[in-house]
Amino acid sequence: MAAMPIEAPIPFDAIPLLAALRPDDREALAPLCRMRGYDKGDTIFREGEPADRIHFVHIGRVKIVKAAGTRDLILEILGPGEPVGAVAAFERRPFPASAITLEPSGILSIPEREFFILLETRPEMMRRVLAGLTYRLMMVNKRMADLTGSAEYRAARLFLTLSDRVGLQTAEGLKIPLVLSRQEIADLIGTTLETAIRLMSRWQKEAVVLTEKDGFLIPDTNALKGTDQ
Amino acid sequence: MAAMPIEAPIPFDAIPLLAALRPDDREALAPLCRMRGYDKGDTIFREGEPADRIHFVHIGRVKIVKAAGTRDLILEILGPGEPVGAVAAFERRPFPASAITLEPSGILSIPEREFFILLETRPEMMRRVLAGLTYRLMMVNKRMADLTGSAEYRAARLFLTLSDRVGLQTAEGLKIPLVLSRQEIADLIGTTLETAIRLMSRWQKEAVVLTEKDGFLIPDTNALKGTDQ
DNA sequence: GGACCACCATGACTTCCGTCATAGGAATGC
DNA sequence: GCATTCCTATGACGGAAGTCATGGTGGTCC
Repeated sequence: MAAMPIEAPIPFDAIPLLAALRPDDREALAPLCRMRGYDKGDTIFREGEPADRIHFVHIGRVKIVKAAGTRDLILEILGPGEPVGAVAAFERRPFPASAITLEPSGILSIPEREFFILLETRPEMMRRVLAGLTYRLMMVNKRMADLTGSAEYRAARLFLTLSDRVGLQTAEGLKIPLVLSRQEIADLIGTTLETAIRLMSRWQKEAVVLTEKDGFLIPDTNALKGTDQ
Repeated sequence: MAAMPIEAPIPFDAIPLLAALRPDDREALAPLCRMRGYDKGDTIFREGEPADRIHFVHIGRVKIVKAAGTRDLILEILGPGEPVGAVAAFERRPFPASAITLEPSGILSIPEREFFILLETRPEMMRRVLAGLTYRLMMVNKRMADLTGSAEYRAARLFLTLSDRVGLQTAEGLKIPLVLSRQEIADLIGTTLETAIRLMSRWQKEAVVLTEKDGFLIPDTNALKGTDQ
């Protein structure tokens, strides 16, 4: 969609999967790398497209969305340093889901073929990739278990998970500096827009989760942890 | 639980992840392998235990179960040749879910440490492991998207998936030679025992999915494919 | 045989939540 | 100014499915 090329040194160190590279590796890989800027809501790739490039989030946040019947389901939200679509690229399969930016983002991408050749010659790098993949698999398993129970319960789990990943302790409570629309919350917990709105409205009144300009504020996480089933 | 050791040649060829091994690799790995017999319903490992061994299904079927609130959710059902708990072992993390046999089964296991050393010295073997992991990740993503929609819709998707994986074409229709209790069906589609029973009873009357002594029979898969949302 | 047990089945009631409809506020464009 | 669009908000209604209860069937063990 958008996509103006950005010229800058490749931020290898900010990407765990590439940080293991030695200087000579980096030099070999750098010319293949492409950094692009995306606006909020831009599509990086679409479900079904061939996966000829592996993407990494440099700046911003990206949601992975899969069409599930009439509604969308957000499979995950990825932040800086995380790989996007690597799975499909390894398997040389089409992307199984779409990637859409949640904020203005900088995305680094590498051609799949060259990346794979590098992996084969670098065991210690492959080990990192393996660990990253297995971790992702565990997170997805966990999210799947979270998809059971009531909508309120799932929402509580969502905000607790977000707290762990990006939460900041402040004087007023736990701050989640991530702007999500009601629709995106609905997609994350697998419910409808209306249900998400109703729930968030109630939580606003009860001061369980407060929606703010730049994210969410949770005065007391125990109120969320008490939510059951 | 049960666990009498079984002595026999290691069935490398029946396990995709190990089939790529060369004769010398196999010779090195064989002394580390352990084959054990389990009865139906035995626990191979439990959620939270340290993952010091990687397991493979040789004979039988194994379900991966995660406690989700008050009910269990079956994350997947694994058959001969598939790895069990490899994910946790790579990450040196505790098992994120429990593994329980659905039938009398033979399970091969290898110490995690030695396996990893072998992987690091064999790039082509690592490539196969990578491909296997990514494939699993995609399947889990797919199953997660399937968890939305009505219970009937999810059940229809379940039986269609099972048809693809283990279905056999017979004169009467598509046969799924896999015995699952109503409770296990409920766990697979994330619903209650009663709802699963009601649905299966109705499908029995409507001849959509017939429960038989040794599995299920689907006279017409189109009846299932027509189920929506 | 009888006593247990696991599994399947069915009804009654209730709650959750998806759908449809309507409306208000904020940002943007002309 | 006004129109348009996007997001949030709320009510009404109905259907899907969870919960609780009871009962039937087949198997196993003594």
